[in-house]
Amino acid sequence: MSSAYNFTELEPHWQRQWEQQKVFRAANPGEPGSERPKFYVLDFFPYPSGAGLHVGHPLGYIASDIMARFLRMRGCNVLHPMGWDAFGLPAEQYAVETGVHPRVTTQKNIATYLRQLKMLGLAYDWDREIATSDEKYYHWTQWIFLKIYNSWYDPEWRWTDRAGRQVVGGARPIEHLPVPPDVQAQGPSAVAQYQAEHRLAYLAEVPVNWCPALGTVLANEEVTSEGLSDRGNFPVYRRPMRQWMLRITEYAERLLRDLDELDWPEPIKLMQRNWIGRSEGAYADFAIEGDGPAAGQIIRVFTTRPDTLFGATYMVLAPEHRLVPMLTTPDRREEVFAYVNQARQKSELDRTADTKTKTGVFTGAYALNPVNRKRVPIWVADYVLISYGTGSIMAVPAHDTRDLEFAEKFGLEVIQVVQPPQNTDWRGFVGDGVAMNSPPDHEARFPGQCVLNGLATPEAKQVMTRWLEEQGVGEGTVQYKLRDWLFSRQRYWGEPFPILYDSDGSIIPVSESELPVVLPEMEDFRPVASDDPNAEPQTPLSRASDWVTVQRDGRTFRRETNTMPQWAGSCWYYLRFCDPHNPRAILDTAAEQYWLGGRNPDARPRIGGVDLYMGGAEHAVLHLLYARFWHKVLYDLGYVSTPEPFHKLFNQGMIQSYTYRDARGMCVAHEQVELRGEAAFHKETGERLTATVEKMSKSLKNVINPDAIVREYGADTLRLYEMYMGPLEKEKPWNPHDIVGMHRFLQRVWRLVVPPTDDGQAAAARINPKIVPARNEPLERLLHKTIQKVTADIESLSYNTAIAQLIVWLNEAGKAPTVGRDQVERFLLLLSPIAPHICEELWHRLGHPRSLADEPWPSYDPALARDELVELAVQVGNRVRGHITVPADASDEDIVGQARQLAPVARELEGKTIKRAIVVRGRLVKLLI
RNA sequence: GGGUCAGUAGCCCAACUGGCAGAGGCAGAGGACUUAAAAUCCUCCCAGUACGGGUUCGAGUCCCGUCUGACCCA
Repeated sequence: MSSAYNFTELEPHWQRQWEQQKVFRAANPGEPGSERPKFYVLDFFPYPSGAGLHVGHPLGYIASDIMARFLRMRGCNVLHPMGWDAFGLPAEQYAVETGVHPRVTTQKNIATYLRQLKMLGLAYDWDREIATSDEKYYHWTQWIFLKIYNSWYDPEWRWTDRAGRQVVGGARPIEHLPVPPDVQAQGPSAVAQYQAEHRLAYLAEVPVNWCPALGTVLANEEVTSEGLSDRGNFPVYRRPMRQWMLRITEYAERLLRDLDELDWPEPIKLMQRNWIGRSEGAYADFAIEGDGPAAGQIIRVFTTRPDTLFGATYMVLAPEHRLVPMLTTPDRREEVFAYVNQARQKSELDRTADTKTKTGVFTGAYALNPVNRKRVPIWVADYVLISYGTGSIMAVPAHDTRDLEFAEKFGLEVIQVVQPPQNTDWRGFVGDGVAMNSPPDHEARFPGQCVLNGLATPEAKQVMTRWLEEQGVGEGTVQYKLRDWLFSRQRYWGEPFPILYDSDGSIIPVSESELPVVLPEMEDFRPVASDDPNAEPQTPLSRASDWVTVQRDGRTFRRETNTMPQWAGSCWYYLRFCDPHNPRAILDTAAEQYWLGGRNPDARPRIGGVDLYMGGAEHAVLHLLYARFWHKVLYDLGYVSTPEPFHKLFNQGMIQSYTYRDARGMCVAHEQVELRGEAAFHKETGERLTATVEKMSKSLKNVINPDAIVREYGADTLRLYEMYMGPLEKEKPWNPHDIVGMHRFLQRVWRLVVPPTDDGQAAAARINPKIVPARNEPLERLLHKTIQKVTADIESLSYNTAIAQLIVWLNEAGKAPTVGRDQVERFLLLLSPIAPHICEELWHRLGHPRSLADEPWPSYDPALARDELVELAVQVGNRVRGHITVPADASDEDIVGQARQLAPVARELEGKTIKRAIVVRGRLVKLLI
């Protein structure tokens, strides 16, 4: 041991100590330690990519680690695990390009991540490490799929949940599905068919992005806006494929409502609400007119504005609408079919994002508006999506932006039916107003016709909805934007479905006892490329012929050859962490109730499970929504005891980085940049560079590698700096210059305890002679104040201000002639969650054999934390005229009395009376004359 | 286009339910130590809070509008 702050030796040393002694092991129920209050701190687990971690990734891990260590010292049994979201696309693509098996790539990447995370001294219970690609893990992912498959959603079921709330609707075993007698009478296959239609997992024909040249189906984000593949620029076609879907839409209302109970950032809740997209409105039925084959058929539309029905001057069907071929008149057929074919090729994003250029064709057919029995033309246009509502709309161009653009382009009629507030143009007015022209005064009316004129919009909606229901031409309803979850991927590196198909195509679920269905080893899982756009998509697994074919009782079955999406494994990993190695069950019930149960301080059952879930906002919608959905299914079926998986969510901000560009706009790597004052120059060419703050990415050549930072400054400095940069939830730039400040702080902490060597011998045994048994009184007051502030700041995740306060105390301690030994020790305890290695080392040097991770958190005396004397500003009017120092508990009268005796104040008051005196405790006293 | 959040010294950031704009770090200047440099320590310097209105005894903080930026939705 030397007298220098040698973080390179000391940090790995303490990391080994923690690991060997299992300091951060979490105790499950029944084990010693489980009698303490529990706290579950979870990070969004990472996908281990080939690039390794950059300094932005560990921001959240460090933050949650500080919380875990802090709560441990406050007496909690803390569960703080880490694992790997190990299935997924990049490893598979890398495999296709290089021939290295994804398992190999993934293992290598995990090893890198593991090394980097351990290097940061994160207090994980590594005994609980899991990987979603491990068959012992995906055994239970498949098990959950079977549970979902074997359930249906009973919308009528009324029950009381464990939080004591009345719930309507829930998942129940499929055997409990009531089958109508007429279906039963048709025999077992009809019953099976009926059940299949109600299962929470079902097969459906759904359009996918099929790229024949790559021989694969692409995710939406892999397709460019021009309809080409992101990789290789090959054409991508929309074509239907039979795929597994999960009926998340049944849970829309509960997913929406339970958001209110969660301690999540409001913006995230709002994003989920928008994603679920609840809208109240009505269906209205338009009858098709004329003598064509579709005559008399009904087109049902959904509208959120039934009050504007009198303004509906045309209708639009989505190109895929089933009635399009039937109602198109012969003279329009050619044009309409051409349009429909063209629209099919476009993705939904293209169709809705490009608002400027509306396209569409007239079908030649007309329908009757039920409220005024007028003929309205029926058009086909791709701005109407088949997947939303009924795939058809009534167009009210006067009061809908998109309808108005369309009507103006094609010269369709625009009728005002809402009177906006004063000074607002009615054309395109979409807000609330007063109904008019509904119907127009001059128009003939028919008996029983609805009249809305003069009604305010909310009332008009109600009146119209009631009228539609009375007339049998519509009804009030609620729509959600949320779609069922497309759960199939045409990929190799994912969880196989536990599903077999009989030769007649009927679905046979694999029984639970036969799980897991292990992903077969394949030498070649490359997709089959083709020039033919009509080539049949082929999944990699379909070529694992030994695996695909299953013989049972002399019969032959085929396995499902799609795999599950990457979301599947991450949907429930927080559950497995509670009981990660259980071979018999997804997790032990006692462990589930212990770690996810919990109560609010007022003893009410708490709705959620994980006490703190830390991660980036980029997964705010899908991952969190899917996980909540699965959790609710498991809850309804009785496998978990809380209705929500994540009680408190915290989104850490992104760390950005300086990006340097030369005159041509090319990015220049940091190693090539020389900084002279404010300006940046190219090291080799000497060219002046521009600097911007952007997100860290390889392509911008601005990635900061944590290995280099740890090598130069140590993990404690990195942890400290990342927490000190600014508020945890905000984005902020990595500034290479700023980190030295934190390193200097740790150097000073070190020197407070360890004296510089002067004789070169026995230095290790000595501590700084200024550390004495007796407390330093002024430092004691400041220490109590520091304990108070640091405790409160850590609780609220305001680590930046906690660190600032620690610096204040250290600066004072550095100047003081002596410091009490127990004062230094308490300071080290306060610093230890943030900079654990150096604190362990100094704690040890101060003579403590055991880790400080198990020491109790220091307490403070509020009386000592408060100043005895306070300085107040004295204002006369709005001007500060002086300052007075008074006891903290001085009365208002005393304060005013003392204030008016100040010479400059007395001068101001000469011959005037004080009209009013305002005393703000601890701040100021103000005299108004 | 709609929604959400943000804008405070040269830079990163503090400022509790409105109460003297500054806790801390970086950079800069001066000094101490040193043969010198690095490291370290001490001292100092710097804005009236993006802009324009309003409420108030008092606005960085509340309200309205504008600008800029980020994110989400279309």
